[in-house]
Amino acid sequence: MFKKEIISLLSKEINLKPEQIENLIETPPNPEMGDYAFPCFALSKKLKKSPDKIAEKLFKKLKPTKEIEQIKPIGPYLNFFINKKELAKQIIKINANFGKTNLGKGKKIAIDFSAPNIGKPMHIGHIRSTIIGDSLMRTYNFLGYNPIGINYLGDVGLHIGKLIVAYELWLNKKNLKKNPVNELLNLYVKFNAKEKTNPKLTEQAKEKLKKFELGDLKTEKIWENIRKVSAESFNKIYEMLNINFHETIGQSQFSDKGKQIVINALEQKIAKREPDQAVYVLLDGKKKFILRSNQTASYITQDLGAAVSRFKKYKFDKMIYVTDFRQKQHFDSLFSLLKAMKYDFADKLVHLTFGAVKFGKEIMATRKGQIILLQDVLNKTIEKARKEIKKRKTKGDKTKVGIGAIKYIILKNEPAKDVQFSWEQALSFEGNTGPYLQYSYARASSIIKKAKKTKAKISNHLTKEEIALIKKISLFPEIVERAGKLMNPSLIANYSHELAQTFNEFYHSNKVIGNKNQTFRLKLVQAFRTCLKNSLYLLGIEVMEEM
RNA sequence: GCUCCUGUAGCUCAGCGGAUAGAGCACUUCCCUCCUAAGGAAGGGGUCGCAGGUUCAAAUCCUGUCAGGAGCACCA
Repeated sequence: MFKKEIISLLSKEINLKPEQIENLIETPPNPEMGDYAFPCFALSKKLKKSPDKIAEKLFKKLKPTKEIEQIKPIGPYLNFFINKKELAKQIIKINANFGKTNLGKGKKIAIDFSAPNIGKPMHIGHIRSTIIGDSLMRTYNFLGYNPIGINYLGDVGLHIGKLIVAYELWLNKKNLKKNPVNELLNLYVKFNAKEKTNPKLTEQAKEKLKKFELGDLKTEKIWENIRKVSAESFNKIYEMLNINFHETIGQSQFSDKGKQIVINALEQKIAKREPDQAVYVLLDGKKKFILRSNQTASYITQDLGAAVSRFKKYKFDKMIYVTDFRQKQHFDSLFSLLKAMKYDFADKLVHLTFGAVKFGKEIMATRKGQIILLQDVLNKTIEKARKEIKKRKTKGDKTKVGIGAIKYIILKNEPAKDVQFSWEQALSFEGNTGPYLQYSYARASSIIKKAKKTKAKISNHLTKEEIALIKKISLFPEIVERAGKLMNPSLIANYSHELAQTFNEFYHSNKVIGNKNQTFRLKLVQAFRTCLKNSLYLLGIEVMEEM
């Protein structure tokens, strides 16, 4: 929070732009060396002096201020010591708005996330898009943007054709009633197995798809049933996860719009027809098909339609597609196609990719039915939480704890990296986990609850744990901004862990209640709670007063 | 074959141009007459895949190379 002061001090003496100075400023490895450091290497060439001497010279020129109480050259670095009491004064004043900005005022960001396929259950691999997307929604909202969450259901496509064929052939009505999601999964797995020895089945699935697109009533009825059953199971999970969308709409709604775009492209000679009537656009010398020879829309046809419709509807400043890294080429093509078709908004589209969820060496896949159902994961972690709460005889909320554990596992990794899923990890509530963070919050709440209120006064001697906590809290706004800019919730997750750790170190060696600095320490604990609560809010993890 | 992503402690991950590379798990000790031990303290454990290059400075940037994963459909 006092970085700006240092930049303005330095910019008076150094011939560098404020942004350049900001980039150079760093944190010393050890707090005893200072709170901020300015390395002088970059200047030494220009000034033809050793960096040590430059640091020395700057030291003589700069005068401490109210916020920066001491400046000290250490070798080639010029180190700054902030006035901790001043910072403490500011930190204990923070409220629920801490970290919020109006950076994105008036800007709309559409976020396409979750997007499960109907007819398939959600598994632990699906959940990444859902949880990352939700966290981005929260983060952009915090930063003053107007985020629009879109759940683009995969309600059409060859997998649906396959499922409808299987439904007609092998459906067990009793099982469908008992556990619809499971029965649909069985049908799908069975189809994929049989398909290998019977290629006719694949043809049948394609036929079905065409019938469906042409509006065949019998097919539509089955589809509607699949859609309904799936929507119910998705909503159950979204409810548990406390995730909301502004719009939930199926891909199938954009087939017509997509085809219209294809026709326009043909008219403008951007697209061409094959002799068999399939339509393609040449991208980097390669044919990219945008309509099938049987004139049905494919995934990309619908995506074209959806993108154009969305821009018309929302006039977004940016749209982020949150999907698996395996779809990278698809989105690159989609963006290139839109550009080739002269849609200016193509520049506003971004694809945020994320890695796979692995269980051992396996990547989760629905095809073979080798999956870990999300519902099972949630149930098991919640059950574990229930046991832990019972053991401790506290008033913790098992759902909040269980869900928090799962969300944290998913968010703590950088999106680009794979997530290694194991039951051991999912059911562990110690160390770098969601429940650890919630526990820290509950401890802080407990202290507040037990203390009697008095007025705050900052003592003359801040302990090193107090200082560490104050400084850590002060970093929060920068972290949120960076997470938004880089579309990376893991920055917030890792920060939350560091924050909780710093707090735990603090309360172990700094008694709050009954201490002569109780008034100040209570305020500090309160500030910590506010900061952690906001930080966890951005991850979609709920806190409890007790657990 | 071409393209993309990932290689950091036994495992899971931070760090992504600066001063001795950090957490968590696991392992060895210690701390509940003390605000919830889902906690804290201490310890062992690393040629940052490998080789060059750029730089005053490289885990971090560039090139090459090896390993793992993925994509290269009128599937989504």
